[in-house]
Amino acid sequence: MTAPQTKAARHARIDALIRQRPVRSQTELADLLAAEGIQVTQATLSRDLEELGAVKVGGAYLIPEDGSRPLRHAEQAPARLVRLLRELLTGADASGNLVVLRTPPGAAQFLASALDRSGLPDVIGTIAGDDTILVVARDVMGGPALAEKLSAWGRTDAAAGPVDNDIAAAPPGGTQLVEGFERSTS
Amino acid sequence: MTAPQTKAARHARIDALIRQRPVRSQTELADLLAAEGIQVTQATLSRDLEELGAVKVGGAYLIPEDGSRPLRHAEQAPARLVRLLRELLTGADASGNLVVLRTPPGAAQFLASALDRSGLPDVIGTIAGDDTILVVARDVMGGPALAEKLSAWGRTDAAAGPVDNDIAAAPPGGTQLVEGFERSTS
DNA sequence: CAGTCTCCTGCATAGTCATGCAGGAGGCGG
DNA sequence: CCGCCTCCTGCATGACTATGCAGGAGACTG
Repeated sequence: MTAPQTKAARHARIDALIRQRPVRSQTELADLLAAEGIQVTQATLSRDLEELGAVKVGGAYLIPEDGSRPLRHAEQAPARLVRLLRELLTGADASGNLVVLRTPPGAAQFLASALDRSGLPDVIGTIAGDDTILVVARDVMGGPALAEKLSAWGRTDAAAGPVDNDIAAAPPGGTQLVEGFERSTS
Repeated sequence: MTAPQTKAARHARIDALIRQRPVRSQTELADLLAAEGIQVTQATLSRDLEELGAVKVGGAYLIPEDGSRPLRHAEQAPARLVRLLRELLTGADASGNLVVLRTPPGAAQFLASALDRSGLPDVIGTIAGDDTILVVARDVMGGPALAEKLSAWGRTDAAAGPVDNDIAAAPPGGTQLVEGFERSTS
């Protein structure tokens, strides 16, 4: 049989199985499915898992909760700045009116310069070291908000809001610079 | 030499590389590192990536910002940090959420890097000049306390603060001050 | 009904990753 | 100074995953 049941049905089973227990390999998954009467090969599962956006973490497969993330935007961000943030921003934290941004070694000066030139109203100035930038927010307690905004810009184009932390919540193809991977095979 | 450079230094490079561009395989990563003069095998990278908590998503590696990594580093960092502080810290002062550390000329960048990597929970970031380090404390008024703690660590060896006794488990690699990282785009 | 197209799958295999084992280096105590 | 212990790494190889190719099953058209 070429399509024992619908592909969608199988996907649902896979999704359920993966959430129920730690599945450590595609072969193991194939066995579990077989136990339910669904017989497929590892090759098919490889394709299925990719379509489901599953990722292997800590030796077991996980499926990101958010599914297809609709992109919404909160505020107009300078295109150039966003591009640089995505490329150079590796971390952000804040305290009071200060934001500490992390970059790859040597990139801090450059990114800080871009921040300065972008003329963000809530930024009154920056100081950069080698891989760290200190940003001073205008609001006395505006650090955390600013940090979140910048890291959101760096995360994707324009997704603000609370940071869902772990991998499980990371967009399948997206968080960092994973551009060239949205293969459109099919 | 069994450890050409510090494992930690290599981890930093890997981390940076992965964030800068899509790295699709450990072999590719090995090539990128080789281009920087760091030669390691795929086997070692496999171990490194696990220690860094990296996962493969959409065909490329990603490193979750939080995850379990800080825990691991927080475990063994203090030992190394204490050693460096004893050697390099010449003064400490604070105001509000800021701490100013003084070091011998040229050592600031290096000590700041060690501080960053030690993953202290009450430090959100540092910026270093030539002989001065600016440390931003997490607590809005936590500067003085942090300054005291750091200078205490620099003064004595153990018996200071919540340092786990793993001082004994000092990372062999960190002893030498050679780490050639902090080199910009090469 | 025959031809054609698209989708889905298995097979075989190339590609990629994980790990047992052994050796080298440095720290530590005697 | 010597032996012991721990950590780190490379090598070799087994485990696991991705993919080109080809065949079968509808769906659609003439």
